[in-house]
Amino acid sequence: MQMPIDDRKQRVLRAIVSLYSDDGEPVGSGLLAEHFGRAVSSATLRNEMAALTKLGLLEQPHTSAGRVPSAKGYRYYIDNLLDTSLKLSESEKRAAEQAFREMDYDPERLAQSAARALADWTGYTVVATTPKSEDMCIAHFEVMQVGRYTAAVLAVTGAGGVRTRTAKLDFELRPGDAERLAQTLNEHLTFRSAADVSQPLLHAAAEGMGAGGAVFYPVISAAYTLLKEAGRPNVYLEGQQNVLGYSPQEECLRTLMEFFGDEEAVKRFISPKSERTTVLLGDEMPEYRMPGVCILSKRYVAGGGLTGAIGIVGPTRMRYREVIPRLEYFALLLGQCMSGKTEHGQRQEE
Amino acid sequence: MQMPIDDRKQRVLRAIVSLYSDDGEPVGSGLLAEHFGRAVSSATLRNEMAALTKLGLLEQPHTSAGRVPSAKGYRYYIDNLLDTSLKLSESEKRAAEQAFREMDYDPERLAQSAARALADWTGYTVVATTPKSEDMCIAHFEVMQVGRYTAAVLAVTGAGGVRTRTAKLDFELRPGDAERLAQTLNEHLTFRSAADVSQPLLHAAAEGMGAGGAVFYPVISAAYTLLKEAGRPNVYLEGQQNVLGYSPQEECLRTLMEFFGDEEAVKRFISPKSERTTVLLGDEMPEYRMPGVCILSKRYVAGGGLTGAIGIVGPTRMRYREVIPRLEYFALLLGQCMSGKTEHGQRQEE
DNA sequence: TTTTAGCACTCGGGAACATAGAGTGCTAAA
DNA sequence: TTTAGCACTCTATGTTCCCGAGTGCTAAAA
Repeated sequence: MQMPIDDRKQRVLRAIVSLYSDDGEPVGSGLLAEHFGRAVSSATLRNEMAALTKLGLLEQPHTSAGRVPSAKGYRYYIDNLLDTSLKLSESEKRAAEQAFREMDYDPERLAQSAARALADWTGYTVVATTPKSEDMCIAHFEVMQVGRYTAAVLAVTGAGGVRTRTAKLDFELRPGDAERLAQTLNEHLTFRSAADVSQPLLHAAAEGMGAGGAVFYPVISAAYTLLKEAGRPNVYLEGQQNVLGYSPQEECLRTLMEFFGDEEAVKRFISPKSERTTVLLGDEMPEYRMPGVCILSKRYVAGGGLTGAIGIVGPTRMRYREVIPRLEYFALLLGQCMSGKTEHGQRQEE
Repeated sequence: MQMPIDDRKQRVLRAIVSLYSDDGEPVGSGLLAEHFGRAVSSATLRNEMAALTKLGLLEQPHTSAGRVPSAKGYRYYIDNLLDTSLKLSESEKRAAEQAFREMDYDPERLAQSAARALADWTGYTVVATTPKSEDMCIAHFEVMQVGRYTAAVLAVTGAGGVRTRTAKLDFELRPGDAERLAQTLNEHLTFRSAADVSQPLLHAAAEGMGAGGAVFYPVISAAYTLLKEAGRPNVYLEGQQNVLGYSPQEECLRTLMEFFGDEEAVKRFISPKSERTTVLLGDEMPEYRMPGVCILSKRYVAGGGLTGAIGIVGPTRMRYREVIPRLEYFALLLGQCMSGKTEHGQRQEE
């Protein structure tokens, strides 16, 4: 995949990416010469640009327009020309830390708040998932009566998150029922992954609830659903209103909105394959082709094998040098807050 | 506000609203005559239309275009010409019931699922709030250890909803701590509205936790926050991607997206002032002026003084006669499911 | 061999203009 | 009170023309 491009061509490509990201106008040879301080003439640059176009790294909207980086050009830029050791300024770091300090500690809320803060900061759309691990299980169940016929089944996942599901029974609950149900669930269903739980096991649990266990089936079912969903991260999407600011054209906007509506797809594309920040171009997405759009994503690590992801959806012509460090710092802080490593106080409201 | 409009003018206005809702094109006198089966000539209708225009109920995009109902015209139509006893067909009712049967019972999830189902059904954007009552209080607290230093505080609201908040402590929790904390919270903070809870009371609760109560302050704080937020309904917004299908123009789209991003405003405008279905026109909204957009909202009643709201955001030129019955039936079913009046089974997954 | 000046060429976008058609308001007759 | 008839208005569409930006190519310069 490495392409033999001489040094000057690289500088030209980098310059075009930079100039294009400024105002979204195709870059002509004149402007480019200006950018290089007229050290070379526009004619020379025209030759270089023609060569880059032949290589497929640049393209022309039409004959008499300037050049625009192609998808392939962006890919090359991102893979080869982008400085990966980008750092955030101290003041920006402090601002981010301050934003996190004001968030609630709960993992669900934290993911959502972080997504919103990053969306506000960047002006793009941000997705964050709650953390999960490969073999997520339930550490503890609790059952609470929430109505005469209804019981809430609560589960604490290995990640420290709490999830709820409500079960409706055919008869009135009596005092003590909730405790007994919780105890049975804790005996049979904790510290097991969903795959380990068989139908007979569920039956055994139902039996353990006594009084003709079948009547408690809704509770078992709720608990089992919680277990199955424990490993499924929740997705929070914030800053959807920002699309209008960066979406290139009508057609793409439509696809983008549909993409946002498809939670599974969002989750899939935001989950990073590698440790590093991943940049996915909209042209490269099979199901949702969105030229002009890109998705940055970064894994965050919350300790104990728990990982989540946070990603930014924005224009291909975004200022990567500024946005990537922000994303990475947010991922770092998110991981730290989730694993409780930081001095992360409760929000003091009043 | 009653306007003296003779019978034929009413029929003309109704016809124009109907024809305009079909394809969004301004309605001319010719088309209108056709619609009336040529019982009257286009010239007569032109006179009527001119009169309605003078009354401000119709407007012309430009001289040689047809007429379009003005905001005032729509207001008149909705208040005076819309049959309020619109009913859904049996098959549509059954489809709606089926959709509800597949939803989870939990109030939060139920609100969200209902919003999504209605959004899919209508092709517009739907907002649903979780139910609340005026003096919402907490029926029961529970505390669960979710990490070495962290405890989840759970609260069951009077509505039967479960909410969570996580507290981080400065020291390691010991076995039995959680139970003691829960007991103290239940003693001091249940069945009280947020207004009844004073600072001294919180101190008393902290004392009740023993061992120099102050160290448990994060737990108290979390519980107090839950109490304060118990009466605050959550808002679920679904079908945001549908905006492109009904938003009239670029400018309005922008306002609409900003509106969707402002959760408080959405909540405010969706909360109905009356028992009946409310229709709010985008032109009538002070903060977010959105000509061409309207918001339908309907209260739902979940029993025990609990009310929530469900609303549809769509184009002013929507088919009210079809959409309103759907909204009302959804509100009815939502209330029934929340109050547990129906045979609402748990979802059987496998 | 590489760079540059010069120049003809291409193409998009805007202005100016013409035209067709939809729909109106008005008048006068039914 | 209704209607036919007609002049009028305004938009949308298409055509032509032209400007300017930017290119590719060629030939001279470095």
